Amino acid sequence: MSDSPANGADLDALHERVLAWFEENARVLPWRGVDDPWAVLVSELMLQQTPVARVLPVFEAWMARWPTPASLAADPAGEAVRAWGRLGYPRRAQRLHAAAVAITEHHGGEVPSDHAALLALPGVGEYTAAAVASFAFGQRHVVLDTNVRRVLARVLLGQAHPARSLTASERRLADRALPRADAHRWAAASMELGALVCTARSPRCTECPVADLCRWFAAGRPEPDEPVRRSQAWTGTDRQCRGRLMAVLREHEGTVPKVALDATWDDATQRERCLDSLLDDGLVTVHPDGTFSL
DNA sequence: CACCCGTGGGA
DNA sequence: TTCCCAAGGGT
Repeated sequence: MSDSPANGADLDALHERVLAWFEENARVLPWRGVDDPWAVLVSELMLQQTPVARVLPVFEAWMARWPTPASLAADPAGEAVRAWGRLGYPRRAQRLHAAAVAITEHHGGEVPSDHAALLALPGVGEYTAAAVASFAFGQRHVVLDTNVRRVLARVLLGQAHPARSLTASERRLADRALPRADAHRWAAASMELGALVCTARSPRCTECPVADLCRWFAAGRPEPDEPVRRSQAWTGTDRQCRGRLMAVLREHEGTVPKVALDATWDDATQRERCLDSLLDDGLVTVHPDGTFSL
C-alpha cells in the first residue's frame, strides 16, 4: 500500500475486476446498446434524480412518440411536460424539449457528440455531457455521478460517503482512476456497481468484486460521526404546492379554470406565489379567458 | 457555494 | 411511520 489513495497496480486490478463484473451483471436497459444518441440523452435527463424503475415506462412511451429530436421539437413544450408524468422536476421535461429544439435548429437534428456542444444544451450539465459523450459515442470522459462518487469514496478514500459538494481534489481523483483504454466501459461499469452493489444504504459487500481492494471495507465500514445530510422538510413547501398545481394541470387535456387550482392548496398567498412562479418558469400558461394549461 | 427545483418506494 | 435518497442542473 502506498501513500496515495491507490497505486497503479491497485487501479489495474480495480478496472479489471469491475469490468469483468459488469460483463456478467449489467442490467439490460432500453437505452443501452441501441446506438441511438437521442435515446441516451432522453434517458439521462429522465434519470437525473429519478430511479431507473420509475423512468422505464415513461422512457418507452416517450421514445415511441418522439423517436427523434425533430419530432419532439415539432410538438409544444407543454406536451412534453404532460408526457413527463410524475417523474418529478417537470422543468427537466421543458429543458429536454428545449434541447430538442436546439439540436434541430443548430445540429441538423443529430445529437452532437462534442462535449462542449452537449454542455451547451438546456438541461445538460457536466455529468450529462460526459455521460452522453461516453455512452452514446464511446469517448473518454470522467463520468462523475452520485454512484461513481460513492464507489471512489469508499474504495480509494475509505469514506462511507462522498463529500457534500464535488471538490477539485475529488475530480482529480476520478481523473486519475479513469483507465486509458475502455474509459466509457469503466464509466458504465463503475456506475452500475454503485447502483447495484455499492449502494448508499445496505451495501452488498459480500457480492462486491473489489471488496478486498476497498479501503472502507478494510477499515470495517466505518460510518461518519454525523449524518452527512440534514433531512429537508417537505410538507408545506413551495415544491409540494407547485407539485399539486402541476398534477391538476397534467390530468386535464384542455384548460383548467382557476377554481380547480384553488382547490389544491389552502394557503392562498402561497398558492398564488407558486402559480406565479410556474408562470414565470413557463411551465404553466394563462389564457385570455383566465383559464390555465400546461 | 447554497439553495431551489418533484416524486414515490424501500428500509 | 418517518426518513432517506435516486444516472443533477441552474442560479
